[in-house]
Amino acid sequence: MKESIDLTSKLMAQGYRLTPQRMMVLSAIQKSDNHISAEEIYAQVVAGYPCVNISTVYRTLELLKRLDLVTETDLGGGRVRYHPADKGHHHHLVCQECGRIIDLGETVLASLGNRLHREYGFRADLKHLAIFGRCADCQG
Amino acid sequence: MKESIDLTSKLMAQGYRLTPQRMMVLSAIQKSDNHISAEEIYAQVVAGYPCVNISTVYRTLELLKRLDLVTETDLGGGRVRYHPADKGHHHHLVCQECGRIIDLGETVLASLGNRLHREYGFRADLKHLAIFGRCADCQG
DNA sequence: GTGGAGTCTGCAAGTATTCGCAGTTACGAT
DNA sequence: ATCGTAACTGCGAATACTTGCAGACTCCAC
Repeated sequence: MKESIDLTSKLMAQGYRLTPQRMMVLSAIQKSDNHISAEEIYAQVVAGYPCVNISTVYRTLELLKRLDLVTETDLGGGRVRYHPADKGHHHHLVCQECGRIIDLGETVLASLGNRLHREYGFRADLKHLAIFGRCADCQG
Repeated sequence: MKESIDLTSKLMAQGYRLTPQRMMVLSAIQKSDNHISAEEIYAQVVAGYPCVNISTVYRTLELLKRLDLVTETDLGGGRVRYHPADKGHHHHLVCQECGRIIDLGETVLASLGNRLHREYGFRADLKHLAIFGRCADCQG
């Protein structure tokens, strides 16, 4: 696994350690092919290492987020989900009627990002964004 | 106050009642000129009517939201704020460095909304949206 | 190998919000 | 007037997450 070497150096460079807990959180995220919630990560970690605390999972997620190893998507109503950063960015259209989630290519919001930068000098973090509304099937 | 007559009929039309609690929640939102949190609404309501419960405030907010009397903006990290619907829609650029909130005109996202509808058949609810990133002063 | 500084973790308490329940209240029908 | 149904409320518990604290571990210098 060259990922973990890469990861170790990334952590070391900033004075952090690669603990078993952190490895397991990261591997849980890598294993899941779509977005995963903190609870689900916790469940997976506990399965292989029972004495970990949920707050450690949250703290690890925050750290990985800061290091740009995972990105977080707020799907509203307190449901936050995580995704490995190296699997590409994308956005979500969340239907508030049927709960369906439509993936949106990274490029769709690029022009918005440019405009915000031009007009407001604002560097928008458009890695993962959720936009709420109603999908084609739920209108009327 | 012709608002409350309007409100009463709006509620009645769907089988709801206009209770003192609901009036106070709505008036607290109307009084505040910018966005207000649920806690702040609760504090104002309790000041004039001490035996109201915080969960009633949340339930009322949900109802008013459904009736399009207030809109809600999720400023991330569980901080949700409310705003009367009749005072116009707008969006927010939230600086994650200094916490500054820049207001964005309603029109800036109109073209995005159109595009989502054209390409995905998705009716985006772009009444209040928060976009995270870094403001001009906090870059570098 | 000893000591110290700093990181990391588990625990328990706190925050913001939601939910189920049971009692109260209002309104329409009789 | 009174009865039934449905809305509404307060309460307390649950959820999802965050935070402060104290102890444990690691790395580095000596």
